[in-house]
Amino acid sequence: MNNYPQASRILVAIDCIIFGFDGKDIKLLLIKRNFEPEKGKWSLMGGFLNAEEDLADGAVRILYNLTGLKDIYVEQLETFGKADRDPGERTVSVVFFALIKIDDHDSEAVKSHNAAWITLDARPKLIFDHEQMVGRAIEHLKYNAALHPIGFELLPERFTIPQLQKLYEAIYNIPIDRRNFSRKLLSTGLLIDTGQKNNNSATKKATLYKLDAERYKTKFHSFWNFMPDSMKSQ
Amino acid sequence: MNNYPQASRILVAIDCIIFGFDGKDIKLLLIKRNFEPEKGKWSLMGGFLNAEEDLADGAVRILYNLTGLKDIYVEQLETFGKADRDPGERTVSVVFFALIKIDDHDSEAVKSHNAAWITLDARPKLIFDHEQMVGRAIEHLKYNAALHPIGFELLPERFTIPQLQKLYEAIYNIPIDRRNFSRKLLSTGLLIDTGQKNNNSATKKATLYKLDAERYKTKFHSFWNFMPDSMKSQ
DNA sequence: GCTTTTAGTGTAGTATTGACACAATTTAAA
DNA sequence: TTTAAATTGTGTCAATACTACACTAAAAGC
Repeated sequence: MNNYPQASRILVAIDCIIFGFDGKDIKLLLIKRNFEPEKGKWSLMGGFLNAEEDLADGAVRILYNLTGLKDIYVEQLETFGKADRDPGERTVSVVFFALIKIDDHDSEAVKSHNAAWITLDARPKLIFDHEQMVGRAIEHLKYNAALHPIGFELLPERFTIPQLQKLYEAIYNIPIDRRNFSRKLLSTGLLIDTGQKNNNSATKKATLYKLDAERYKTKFHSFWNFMPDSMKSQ
Repeated sequence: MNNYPQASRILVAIDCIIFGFDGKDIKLLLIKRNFEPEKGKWSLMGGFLNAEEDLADGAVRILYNLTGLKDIYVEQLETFGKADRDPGERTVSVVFFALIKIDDHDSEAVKSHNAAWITLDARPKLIFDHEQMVGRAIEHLKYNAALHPIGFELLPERFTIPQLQKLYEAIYNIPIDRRNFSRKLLSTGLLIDTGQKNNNSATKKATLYKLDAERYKTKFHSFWNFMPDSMKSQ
Protein backbone atom coordinates (compact mmCIF):
# COMPACT_ATOMS: atom_id res chain seq x y z
CA MET A 1 0.00 0.00 0.00
CA ASN A 2 1.51 3.28 -1.09
CA ASN A 3 -0.92 6.15 -1.45
CA TYR A 4 1.73 8.84 -1.56
CA PRO A 5 4.39 7.52 -3.96
CA GLN A 6 6.09 10.84 -4.57
CA ALA A 7 6.54 11.97 -0.95
CA SER A 8 9.79 11.61 1.00
CA ARG A 9 10.18 9.30 3.96
CA ILE A 10 12.22 10.94 6.69
CA LEU A 11 13.79 9.86 9.97
CA VAL A 12 11.77 11.04 12.95
CA ALA A 13 13.80 11.48 16.12
CA ILE A 14 12.63 12.13 19.65
CA ASP A 15 14.81 14.25 21.92
CA CYS A 16 14.07 14.80 25.59
CA ILE A 17 14.88 17.75 27.75
CA ILE A 18 14.80 16.61 31.35
CA PHE A 19 14.80 19.15 34.16
CA GLY A 20 15.49 18.45 37.80
CA PHE A 21 15.92 20.58 40.91
CA ASP A 22 18.33 19.71 43.69
CA GLY A 23 17.06 22.26 46.19
CA LYS A 24 19.43 24.90 44.90
CA ASP A 25 19.82 24.75 41.13
CA ILE A 26 17.81 23.75 38.11
CA LYS A 27 19.64 20.95 36.35
CA LEU A 28 19.52 19.21 33.01
CA LEU A 29 20.04 15.51 32.45
CA LEU A 30 22.51 15.31 29.57
CA ILE A 31 24.43 12.42 28.09
CA LYS A 32 28.04 12.19 27.06
CA ARG A 33 27.67 10.03 24.01
CA ASN A 34 29.51 6.71 24.14
CA PHE A 35 28.13 5.79 20.73
CA GLU A 36 28.26 7.11 17.19
CA PRO A 37 27.66 9.56 15.67
CA GLU A 38 29.28 12.43 17.55
CA LYS A 39 30.72 9.99 20.10
CA GLY A 40 32.33 11.76 23.06
CA LYS A 41 30.21 14.88 22.67
CA TRP A 42 27.33 15.97 24.86
CA SER A 43 23.74 15.79 23.73
CA LEU A 44 20.17 15.40 24.84
CA MET A 45 18.81 11.91 25.39
CA GLY A 46 17.08 10.79 22.24
CA GLY A 47 16.17 8.03 19.86
CA PHE A 48 14.15 7.31 16.77
CA LEU A 49 10.42 6.88 16.53
CA ASN A 50 9.63 3.26 15.70
CA ALA A 51 7.50 2.37 12.72
CA GLU A 52 4.47 1.28 14.71
CA GLU A 53 4.89 3.36 17.83
CA ASP A 54 2.77 6.33 18.88
CA LEU A 55 4.84 9.47 19.16
CA ALA A 56 3.94 10.02 22.82
CA ASP A 57 4.81 6.40 23.60
CA GLY A 58 8.20 6.91 22.01
CA ALA A 59 8.89 9.79 24.38
CA VAL A 60 7.82 7.73 27.37
CA ARG A 61 10.02 4.86 26.21
CA ILE A 62 13.09 7.06 25.87
CA LEU A 63 12.49 8.79 29.19
CA TYR A 64 12.01 5.42 30.87
CA ASN A 65 15.24 4.09 29.41
CA LEU A 66 17.24 6.90 30.90
CA THR A 67 15.51 7.53 34.21
CA GLY A 68 13.74 4.29 35.07
CA LEU A 69 10.60 6.39 35.68
CA LYS A 70 7.24 5.93 34.05
CA ASP A 71 4.86 8.52 35.46
CA ILE A 72 6.68 11.73 34.84
CA TYR A 73 5.49 15.10 33.67
CA VAL A 74 5.98 15.31 29.89
CA GLU A 75 4.86 17.86 27.36
CA GLN A 76 5.57 17.94 23.68
CA LEU A 77 7.59 21.09 23.15
CA GLU A 78 8.39 21.69 19.51
CA THR A 79 9.50 19.88 16.39
CA PHE A 80 12.81 20.89 14.89
CA GLY A 81 13.02 20.41 11.17
CA LYS A 82 15.81 22.35 9.50
CA ALA A 83 16.84 20.33 6.47
CA ASP A 84 20.48 20.26 7.53
CA ARG A 85 20.09 19.90 11.28
CA ASP A 86 21.56 16.39 11.35
CA PRO A 87 24.50 16.15 8.96
CA GLY A 88 24.22 12.36 8.86
CA GLU A 89 20.78 12.15 7.29
CA ARG A 90 17.68 14.26 7.03
CA THR A 91 16.00 13.95 10.41
CA VAL A 92 13.07 15.74 11.95
CA SER A 93 13.22 15.83 15.72
CA VAL A 94 10.24 16.10 18.03
CA VAL A 95 11.41 17.57 21.32
CA PHE A 96 9.77 16.66 24.61
CA PHE A 97 9.95 18.61 27.84
CA ALA A 98 10.07 16.60 31.06
CA LEU A 99 10.13 17.59 34.72
CA ILE A 100 11.22 14.98 37.22
CA LYS A 101 11.65 14.69 40.95
CA ILE A 102 15.41 14.44 40.91
CA ASP A 103 15.73 11.96 43.76
CA ASP A 104 13.39 9.46 42.14
CA HIS A 105 15.50 8.64 39.11
CA ASP A 106 17.30 5.34 38.68
CA SER A 107 20.97 6.24 39.05
CA GLU A 108 22.09 2.92 37.55
CA ALA A 109 20.22 3.65 34.33
CA VAL A 110 21.64 7.14 34.27
CA LYS A 111 25.17 5.85 34.80
CA SER A 112 24.86 3.23 32.09
CA HIS A 113 23.85 5.89 29.59
CA ASN A 114 26.81 8.00 30.63
CA ALA A 115 24.43 10.75 31.66
CA ALA A 116 24.86 13.50 34.23
CA TRP A 117 22.87 16.21 35.95
CA ILE A 118 24.35 19.54 34.96
CA THR A 119 23.34 23.04 36.04
CA LEU A 120 22.15 25.38 33.34
CA ASP A 121 25.15 27.65 33.80
CA ALA A 122 27.68 24.84 33.57
CA ARG A 123 26.22 23.07 30.59
CA PRO A 124 28.61 22.11 27.83
CA LYS A 125 28.15 22.72 24.13
CA LEU A 126 25.69 20.28 22.68
CA ILE A 127 25.57 18.58 19.28
CA PHE A 128 23.44 19.63 16.33
CA ASP A 129 20.66 22.04 17.30
CA HIS A 130 20.31 20.65 20.82
CA GLU A 131 21.51 23.96 22.21
CA GLN A 132 18.55 25.70 20.61
CA MET A 133 16.23 23.04 21.95
CA VAL A 134 17.48 23.64 25.46
CA GLY A 135 17.06 27.39 25.02
CA ARG A 136 13.51 26.85 23.94
CA ALA A 137 12.86 24.56 26.90
CA ILE A 138 14.20 27.05 29.42
CA GLU A 139 11.97 29.69 27.91
CA HIS A 140 9.04 27.28 28.16
CA LEU A 141 9.84 26.51 31.78
CA LYS A 142 9.96 30.19 32.71
CA TYR A 143 6.82 30.95 30.83
CA ASN A 144 4.77 28.04 32.08
CA ALA A 145 5.91 28.03 35.66
CA ALA A 146 4.52 31.56 35.85
CA LEU A 147 1.13 30.52 34.57
CA HIS A 148 0.56 26.99 35.76
CA PRO A 149 1.46 25.05 38.87
CA ILE A 150 4.08 22.85 37.19
CA GLY A 151 6.84 23.68 39.67
CA PHE A 152 5.57 20.95 41.96
CA GLU A 153 6.71 18.36 39.42
CA LEU A 154 10.29 19.21 40.31
CA LEU A 155 9.82 18.78 44.06
CA PRO A 156 9.33 15.70 46.23
CA GLU A 157 5.84 14.50 47.05
CA ARG A 158 5.98 16.47 50.29
CA PHE A 159 7.63 19.85 50.19
CA THR A 160 7.83 23.09 52.12
CA ILE A 161 6.96 26.57 50.99
CA PRO A 162 10.57 27.74 51.34
CA GLN A 163 11.64 24.89 49.04
CA LEU A 164 9.10 25.97 46.48
CA GLN A 165 10.29 29.53 46.78
CA LYS A 166 13.90 28.49 46.18
CA LEU A 167 12.73 26.65 43.10
CA TYR A 168 11.04 29.75 41.71
CA GLU A 169 14.03 31.88 42.56
CA ALA A 170 16.20 29.41 40.64
CA ILE A 171 13.89 29.40 37.63
CA TYR A 172 13.74 33.18 37.36
CA ASN A 173 17.06 33.95 38.95
CA ILE A 174 15.57 36.65 41.14
CA PRO A 175 14.89 37.03 44.84
CA ILE A 176 11.23 36.74 45.84
CA ASP A 177 9.60 38.21 48.92
CA ARG A 178 8.84 35.37 51.32
CA ARG A 179 5.64 36.82 52.72
CA ASN A 180 4.02 37.73 49.42
CA PHE A 181 5.03 34.43 47.85
CA SER A 182 3.57 32.42 50.68
CA ARG A 183 0.35 34.39 50.68
CA LYS A 184 -0.17 34.04 46.94
CA LEU A 185 0.63 30.37 47.02
CA LEU A 186 -1.67 29.49 49.89
CA SER A 187 -4.47 31.49 48.29
CA THR A 188 -4.49 29.07 45.32
CA GLY A 189 -5.89 26.41 47.62
CA LEU A 190 -3.63 23.83 45.98
CA LEU A 191 -1.64 22.97 49.10
CA ILE A 192 -2.63 20.60 51.86
CA ASP A 193 -0.85 20.87 55.19
CA THR A 194 0.34 17.35 56.00
CA GLY A 195 0.85 18.25 59.65
CA GLN A 196 4.46 17.11 59.33
CA LYS A 197 7.59 19.21 59.60
CA ASN A 198 10.72 19.12 57.50
CA ASN A 199 13.47 17.49 59.57
CA ASN A 200 16.26 18.36 57.17
CA SER A 201 16.41 21.88 58.47
CA ALA A 202 19.01 22.81 61.07
CA THR A 203 16.83 25.59 62.43
CA LYS A 204 13.10 26.08 62.61
CA LYS A 205 11.41 23.21 60.76
CA ALA A 206 9.10 24.21 57.94
CA THR A 207 5.65 22.74 57.39
CA LEU A 208 5.47 19.97 54.80
CA TYR A 209 2.68 20.37 52.27
CA LYS A 210 1.41 18.11 49.54
CA LEU A 211 -0.55 18.93 46.43
CA ASP A 212 -4.31 18.73 46.53
CA ALA A 213 -4.56 16.36 43.58
CA GLU A 214 -8.22 17.11 42.90
CA ARG A 215 -7.82 20.86 42.86
CA TYR A 216 -4.59 20.48 40.94
CA LYS A 217 -6.45 18.89 38.07
CA THR A 218 -9.40 21.26 38.04
CA LYS A 219 -7.41 24.41 38.76
CA PHE A 220 -4.45 23.74 36.51
CA HIS A 221 -5.12 27.05 34.79
CA SER A 222 -5.76 29.07 37.92
CA PHE A 223 -2.65 31.21 37.63
CA TRP A 224 -4.15 32.94 34.62
CA ASN A 225 -4.70 36.58 35.08
CA PHE A 226 -5.76 38.46 31.98
CA MET A 227 -8.78 36.30 31.30
CA PRO A 228 -12.14 37.40 32.58
CA ASP A 229 -13.01 35.45 35.72
CA SER A 230 -15.66 33.47 33.94
CA MET A 231 -13.01 31.96 31.67
CA LYS A 232 -10.48 30.99 34.27
CA SER A 233 -12.17 27.71 34.96
CA GLN A 234 -12.13 26.60 31.33
CA MET B 1 25.54 7.71 3.77
CA ASN B 2 23.34 5.83 6.20
CA ASN B 3 24.30 6.28 9.81
CA TYR B 4 21.06 4.92 11.19
CA PRO B 5 20.38 1.76 9.18
CA GLN B 6 17.90 0.24 11.64
CA ALA B 7 15.60 3.27 12.06
CA SER B 8 12.30 3.75 10.22
CA ARG B 9 11.76 6.44 7.62
CA ILE B 10 8.31 7.96 7.99
CA LEU B 11 6.15 10.36 6.00
CA VAL B 12 6.14 13.83 7.55
CA ALA B 13 3.02 15.84 6.79
CA ILE B 14 2.29 19.48 7.45
CA ASP B 15 -1.26 20.51 8.27
CA CYS B 16 -2.35 24.11 8.64
CA ILE B 17 -5.09 25.55 10.77
CA ILE B 18 -6.01 28.93 9.38
CA PHE B 19 -8.17 31.32 11.35
CA GLY B 20 -9.91 34.40 10.04
CA PHE B 21 -12.36 36.91 11.48
CA ASP B 22 -15.09 38.53 9.43
CA GLY B 23 -16.10 41.14 12.00
CA LYS B 24 -18.59 38.81 13.58
CA ASP B 25 -17.36 35.22 13.70
CA ILE B 26 -14.09 33.37 13.92
CA LYS B 27 -13.75 31.22 10.82
CA LEU B 28 -11.60 28.34 9.67
CA LEU B 29 -10.29 27.88 6.15
CA LEU B 30 -11.08 24.25 5.30
CA ILE B 31 -10.88 22.32 2.05
CA LYS B 32 -13.32 19.92 0.51
CA ARG B 33 -10.91 17.42 -0.97
CA ASN B 34 -11.13 17.05 -4.73
CA PHE B 35 -8.25 14.56 -4.67
CA GLU B 36 -7.46 11.20 -3.12
CA PRO B 37 -7.37 9.90 -0.48
CA GLU B 38 -10.63 10.76 1.27
CA LYS B 39 -11.84 12.65 -1.82
CA GLY B 40 -15.06 14.56 -1.16
CA LYS B 41 -14.46 14.86 2.56
CA TRP B 42 -13.42 17.95 4.48
CA SER B 43 -9.94 18.41 5.88
CA LEU B 44 -7.31 20.90 6.82
CA MET B 45 -4.98 22.19 4.15
CA GLY B 46 -1.83 20.11 4.16
CA GLY B 47 0.98 18.50 2.27
CA PHE B 48 4.18 16.57 2.77
CA LEU B 49 7.51 17.91 3.90
CA ASN B 50 9.97 17.74 1.04
CA ALA B 51 13.29 15.95 1.41
CA GLU B 52 15.41 19.08 1.41
CA GLU B 53 12.98 21.60 2.78
CA ASP B 54 13.08 23.21 6.21
CA LEU B 55 9.97 22.42 8.21
CA ALA B 56 9.02 26.07 8.66
CA ASP B 57 9.48 26.67 4.92
CA GLY B 58 7.13 23.80 4.21
CA ALA B 59 4.44 25.47 6.29
CA VAL B 60 4.95 28.77 4.51
CA ARG B 61 4.79 27.02 1.14
CA ILE B 62 1.51 25.30 1.95
CA LEU B 63 -0.03 28.45 3.39
CA TYR B 64 1.05 30.41 0.34
CA ASN B 65 -0.46 27.86 -2.01
CA LEU B 66 -3.85 28.20 -0.42
CA THR B 67 -4.00 31.88 0.48
CA GLY B 68 -1.57 33.61 -1.85
CA LEU B 69 -0.11 35.30 1.24
CA LYS B 70 3.50 35.21 2.35
CA ASP B 71 3.82 37.27 5.51
CA ILE B 72 1.27 35.76 7.78
CA TYR B 73 1.33 34.95 11.44
CA VAL B 74 2.36 31.31 11.85
CA GLU B 75 3.25 29.28 14.91
CA GLN B 76 4.10 25.64 15.12
CA LEU B 77 1.36 24.12 17.23
CA GLU B 78 1.91 20.43 17.87
CA THR B 79 3.00 17.26 16.13
CA PHE B 80 0.46 14.49 15.89
CA GLY B 81 1.97 11.05 15.76
CA LYS B 82 -0.44 8.27 16.62
CA ALA B 83 0.76 5.22 14.71
CA ASP B 84 -2.62 4.68 13.07
CA ARG B 85 -3.64 8.28 12.47
CA ASP B 86 -3.44 7.99 8.66
CA PRO B 87 -4.81 4.62 7.54
CA GLY B 88 -2.97 4.90 4.22
CA GLU B 89 0.55 4.91 5.57
CA ARG B 90 2.33 5.79 8.79
CA THR B 91 2.50 9.58 8.79
CA VAL B 92 3.55 12.04 11.43
CA SER B 93 1.87 15.42 11.03
CA VAL B 94 3.27 18.72 12.20
CA VAL B 95 0.41 21.13 12.72
CA PHE B 96 0.79 24.86 12.17
CA PHE B 97 -1.43 27.59 13.51
CA ALA B 98 -2.00 30.61 11.28
CA LEU B 99 -3.92 33.85 11.75
CA ILE B 100 -4.73 35.87 8.67
CA LYS B 101 -6.47 39.09 7.82
CA ILE B 102 -9.43 37.55 6.10
CA ASP B 103 -9.83 40.21 3.40
CA ASP B 104 -6.25 39.83 2.23
CA HIS B 105 -6.44 36.28 0.94
CA ASP B 106 -6.38 35.37 -2.73
CA SER B 107 -9.91 34.15 -3.41
CA GLU B 108 -8.86 32.55 -6.72
CA ALA B 109 -6.35 30.33 -4.96
CA VAL B 110 -8.92 29.45 -2.34
CA LYS B 111 -11.49 28.60 -4.98
CA SER B 112 -9.07 26.43 -6.96
CA HIS B 113 -8.35 24.38 -3.84
CA ASN B 114 -12.05 23.98 -3.22
CA ALA B 115 -11.63 25.70 0.13
CA ALA B 116 -14.13 27.67 2.17
CA TRP B 117 -14.30 29.85 5.26
CA ILE B 118 -16.48 28.12 7.82
CA THR B 119 -17.50 29.27 11.27
CA LEU B 120 -16.42 27.13 14.19
CA ASP B 121 -19.98 26.18 15.00
CA ALA B 122 -20.81 25.13 11.46
CA ARG B 123 -17.70 23.14 10.75
CA PRO B 124 -18.17 19.71 9.22
CA LYS B 125 -16.58 16.47 10.38
CA LEU B 126 -12.96 16.35 9.29
CA ILE B 127 -10.81 13.42 8.17
CA PHE B 128 -8.29 11.53 10.31
CA ASP B 129 -7.40 13.38 13.49
CA HIS B 130 -7.96 16.83 11.98
CA GLU B 131 -10.86 17.38 14.35
CA GLN B 132 -8.51 17.01 17.30
CA MET B 133 -6.05 19.35 15.66
CA VAL B 134 -8.72 22.01 15.33
CA GLY B 135 -9.73 21.52 18.94
CA ARG B 136 -6.17 22.01 20.01
CA ALA B 137 -5.88 25.13 17.86
CA ILE B 138 -9.01 26.70 19.31
CA GLU B 139 -7.65 26.05 22.78
CA HIS B 140 -4.37 27.64 21.74
CA LEU B 141 -6.15 30.67 20.32
CA LYS B 142 -8.12 31.20 23.52
CA TYR B 143 -5.11 30.73 25.68
CA ASN B 144 -2.72 32.89 23.71
CA ALA B 145 -5.08 35.71 22.84
CA ALA B 146 -5.45 36.20 26.59
CA LEU B 147 -1.74 36.49 27.14
CA HIS B 148 -0.31 38.07 24.01
CA PRO B 149 -1.49 40.66 21.55
CA ILE B 150 -2.08 38.19 18.70
CA GLY B 151 -5.66 39.26 18.06
CA PHE B 152 -4.42 42.07 15.84
CA GLU B 153 -3.29 39.48 13.30
CA LEU B 154 -6.94 38.76 12.55
CA LEU B 155 -7.87 42.40 11.94
CA PRO B 156 -7.10 44.80 9.11
CA GLU B 157 -4.04 47.05 9.32
CA ARG B 158 -6.25 49.79 10.71
CA PHE B 159 -8.94 48.79 13.15
CA THR B 160 -11.20 50.23 15.81
CA ILE B 161 -11.44 49.32 19.46
CA PRO B 162 -15.03 48.10 19.06
CA GLN B 163 -13.82 45.77 16.26
CA LEU B 164 -11.16 44.39 18.54
CA GLN B 165 -13.71 43.93 21.28
CA LYS B 166 -16.03 42.01 18.96
CA LEU B 167 -13.08 39.79 18.08
CA TYR B 168 -12.40 38.99 21.71
CA GLU B 169 -16.06 38.41 22.37
CA ALA B 170 -16.07 35.95 19.46
CA ILE B 171 -12.98 34.14 20.71
CA TYR B 172 -14.28 33.70 24.23
CA ASN B 173 -17.97 33.75 23.45
CA ILE B 174 -18.69 36.17 26.28
CA PRO B 175 -19.76 39.81 26.49
CA ILE B 176 -17.02 42.20 27.56
CA ASP B 177 -17.51 45.58 29.24
CA ARG B 178 -16.68 48.26 26.69
CA ARG B 179 -15.19 50.72 29.15
CA ASN B 180 -12.92 48.33 30.96
CA PHE B 181 -11.79 46.72 27.72
CA SER B 182 -10.88 50.03 26.18
CA ARG B 183 -9.04 51.18 29.28
CA LYS B 184 -6.99 48.01 29.56
CA LEU B 185 -6.20 48.01 25.87
CA LEU B 186 -5.08 51.61 25.67
CA SER B 187 -2.94 51.16 28.78
CA THR B 188 -0.78 48.65 26.89
CA GLY B 189 0.54 51.49 24.77
CA LEU B 190 0.38 49.25 21.71
CA LEU B 191 -2.14 51.36 19.81
CA ILE B 192 -1.47 54.42 17.74
CA ASP B 193 -4.36 56.72 16.93
CA THR B 194 -4.26 57.22 13.15
CA GLY B 195 -6.50 60.28 13.36
CA GLN B 196 -8.87 58.60 10.94
CA LYS B 197 -12.40 57.42 11.57
CA ASN B 198 -14.10 54.23 10.47
CA ASN B 199 -16.52 55.13 7.67
CA ASN B 200 -18.21 51.73 7.60
CA SER B 201 -20.27 52.55 10.64
CA ALA B 202 -23.83 53.73 10.18
CA THR B 203 -23.72 55.62 13.46
CA LYS B 204 -20.94 57.31 15.38
CA LYS B 205 -17.65 56.60 13.62
CA ALA B 206 -15.01 54.91 15.72
CA THR B 207 -11.36 55.93 15.79
CA LEU B 208 -9.05 53.85 13.63
CA TYR B 209 -5.91 52.66 15.36
CA LYS B 210 -2.86 50.86 14.11
CA LEU B 211 -0.33 48.76 15.96
CA ASP B 212 2.81 50.39 17.25
CA ALA B 213 5.15 47.95 15.52
CA GLU B 214 8.13 48.77 17.73
CA ARG B 215 6.29 48.32 20.99
CA TYR B 216 4.53 45.29 19.57
CA LYS B 217 7.85 43.54 19.16
CA THR B 218 9.33 44.54 22.50
CA LYS B 219 6.12 44.17 24.51
CA PHE B 220 4.85 40.98 22.97
CA HIS B 221 4.73 39.48 26.44
CA SER B 222 3.18 42.44 28.19
CA PHE B 223 -0.12 40.75 28.95
CA TRP B 224 1.63 38.53 31.44
CA ASN B 225 0.45 38.94 34.94
CA PHE B 226 1.75 36.42 37.41
CA MET B 227 5.38 37.17 36.66
CA PRO B 228 7.22 39.62 38.87
CA ASP B 229 7.50 42.96 37.12
CA SER B 230 11.19 42.54 36.54
CA MET B 231 10.49 39.51 34.34
CA LYS B 232 7.70 40.90 32.21
CA SER B 233 10.08 42.53 29.80
CA GLN B 234 11.96 39.31 29.06
C1' DG C 1 20.14 30.64 78.39
C1' DC C 2 22.13 33.32 74.60
C1' DT C 3 22.99 33.66 69.68
C1' DT C 4 22.15 32.51 65.01
C1' DT C 5 19.37 30.99 61.46
C1' DT C 6 15.23 30.10 59.21
C1' DA C 7 9.94 29.94 59.27
C1' DG C 8 5.61 32.12 59.74
C1' DT C 9 2.37 35.97 59.81
C1' DG C 10 0.24 41.07 59.70
C1' DT C 11 -0.43 45.76 57.92
C1' DA C 12 -0.62 49.89 55.35
C1' DG C 13 -0.14 52.21 50.98
C1' DT C 14 -0.66 51.69 45.96
C1' DA C 15 -2.23 49.93 41.68
C1' DT C 16 -5.52 47.29 39.12
C1' DT C 17 -10.00 45.59 38.21
C1' DG C 18 -14.97 45.37 37.81
C1' DA C 19 -19.42 47.47 37.90
C1' DC C 20 -21.85 51.11 36.50
C1' DA C 21 -23.95 55.97 33.99
C1' DC C 22 -23.78 59.65 31.17
C1' DA C 23 -22.42 62.54 27.18
C1' DA C 24 -21.27 62.83 22.13
C1' DT C 25 -21.73 61.60 17.22
C1' DT C 26 -23.99 59.96 13.18
C1' DT C 27 -27.82 58.47 10.15
C1' DA C 28 -32.41 57.91 9.11
C1' DA C 29 -36.99 58.69 9.92
C1' DA C 30 -40.62 61.85 11.50
C1' DT D 1 -35.08 70.46 10.81
C1' DT D 2 -36.03 68.18 14.73
C1' DT D 3 -36.14 63.60 16.92
C1' DA D 4 -35.09 58.83 17.67
C1' DA D 5 -31.99 54.97 17.52
C1' DA D 6 -27.62 53.11 17.49
C1' DT D 7 -23.02 53.26 18.58
C1' DT D 8 -18.68 55.41 20.50
C1' DG D 9 -16.02 57.51 24.14
C1' DT D 10 -14.93 58.53 28.86
C1' DG D 11 -15.31 59.11 34.31
C1' DT D 12 -16.03 57.37 39.07
C1' DC D 13 -16.28 54.55 43.00
C1' DA D 14 -15.75 50.35 45.54
C1' DA D 15 -13.53 45.97 45.88
C1' DT D 16 -9.60 43.39 45.12
C1' DA D 17 -4.83 42.29 44.57
C1' DC D 18 -0.18 43.56 44.97
C1' DT D 19 4.06 45.53 46.98
C1' DA D 20 7.00 46.76 50.50
C1' DC D 21 8.17 46.16 54.88
C1' DA D 22 8.89 44.37 60.45
C1' DC D 23 8.12 41.62 63.99
C1' DT D 24 7.52 37.00 66.47
C1' DA D 25 8.50 31.91 66.83
C1' DA D 26 11.16 27.72 66.69
C1' DA D 27 15.32 25.02 66.59
C1' DA D 28 20.27 24.05 67.14
C1' DG D 29 24.90 25.12 68.66
C1' DC D 30 27.65 27.37 71.74
